[in-house]
Amino acid sequence: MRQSQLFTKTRKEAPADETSKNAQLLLRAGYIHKELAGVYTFLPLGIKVLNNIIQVIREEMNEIGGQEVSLTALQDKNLWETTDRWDDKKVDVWFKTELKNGGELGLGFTHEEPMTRMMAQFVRSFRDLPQYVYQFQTKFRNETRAKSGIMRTREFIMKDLYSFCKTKEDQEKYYEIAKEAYIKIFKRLGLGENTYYTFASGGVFSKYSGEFQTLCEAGEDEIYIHDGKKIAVNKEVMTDEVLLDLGVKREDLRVAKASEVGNIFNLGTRFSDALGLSYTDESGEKKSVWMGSYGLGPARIMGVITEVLSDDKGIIWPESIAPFSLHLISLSKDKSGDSYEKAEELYKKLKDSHVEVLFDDREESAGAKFADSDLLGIPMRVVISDKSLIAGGVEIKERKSDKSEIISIEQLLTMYTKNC
RNA sequence: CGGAAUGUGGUGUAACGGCUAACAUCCCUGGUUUGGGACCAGGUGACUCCGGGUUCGAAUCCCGGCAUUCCGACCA
Repeated sequence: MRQSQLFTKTRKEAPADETSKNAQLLLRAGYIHKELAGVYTFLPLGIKVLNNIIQVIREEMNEIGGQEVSLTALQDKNLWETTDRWDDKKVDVWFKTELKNGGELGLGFTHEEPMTRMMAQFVRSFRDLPQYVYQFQTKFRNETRAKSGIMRTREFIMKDLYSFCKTKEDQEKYYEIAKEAYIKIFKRLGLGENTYYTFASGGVFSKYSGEFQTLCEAGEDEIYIHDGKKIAVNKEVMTDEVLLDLGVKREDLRVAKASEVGNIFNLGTRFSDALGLSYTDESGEKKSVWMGSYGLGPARIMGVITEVLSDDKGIIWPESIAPFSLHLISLSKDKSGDSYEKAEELYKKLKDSHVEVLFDDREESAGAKFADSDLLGIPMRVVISDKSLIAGGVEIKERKSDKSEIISIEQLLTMYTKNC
């Protein structure tokens, strides 16, 4: 894409009412636009990043047998009354709205209920199990306090996968499989090093749930990390009993602030029993379906990556989710110059080879272009100018590094087009 | 939901109760310049969040509302 055609602009200063690092950088770089407190619009660059994160997650969910669906955000009052989760006293994050005919609807904050009821239409026999179903879908939560930019918002996309198994054992086995998939996802997203599987409250469903916590100053949780085992315990459940369960000693733990980027649960049979999701086993006996749920928030992950992988100049996207692989910058004086023609030519070749490239063809000063490039955070910068051509081609520099080198245009093309 | 702070051109800031609300940036015109947010000249853009009140006079003081941020509570 040509940067001259991008309708978003970078800015030197962030609005005074945004204090979180992720919101400041994402707003300044033009990835997001603020609509209301805790409500953000994703701009062209932002939606690219968000979709890239979603795609990584989708691939790993498919890898563990997930089947993608899309449920509706509109929720049936009767259904939620069945599980006693409609009342505002039970669930205080509901957004509710009225129908013209007098009925009432909710905007979904999670989807266990509709997902379970939907599956009850299809699951009858032991032959129908197990099933793993997931979606990327908008959740609405009427947070009393939205905060930290895109890390805690009132509307957000969530990946939620639900597992439906014959037995408790099958369910617990799948929980482990999902856990491994999550570990892979965070690795691919560049957060592997500082993300910990963390023991947290299992709520009413089971003893523990598993949170994935990424070390982050802007996070809302405090976790106790065991470096040897690479696990952690959420402060909320930090007791002697838990330590005994996990076989770790208190003195081996270090405390850190972290942000919850994912959460996995064994749900038991609470929802299946309440909503009539059962199956007939080999001997003709009716049994409850065992369930688990597995959530991830792509936008919060985007926020955490911005917080964790950035420097004083701007964002540093991991290649796996960057909006573009290359930032091609022409420093030509004018659009008729030789180096500009070379830049155009290179841009076309890269585009024809389906390389994701952002071409800075604007008539800006070199300094302004470099500053913008650093702010945008595209992993590789390619500068083409009279100077670079005399030196032998183009100057390449990784965003995360201070070093640059000159390579020939042919070398660059081989590097980025060999797979095509 | 409790507490605190803040609301002034698109953005960041300034202005003792007193002249035409100032400066920077952004944007537009022209010129000039091109390896780390260049320079010169000119120009557009604000009922100072909304509604009341005090006063000869309010961006400024008072009351109410709304909004945003932060702290806390909450957070399948």
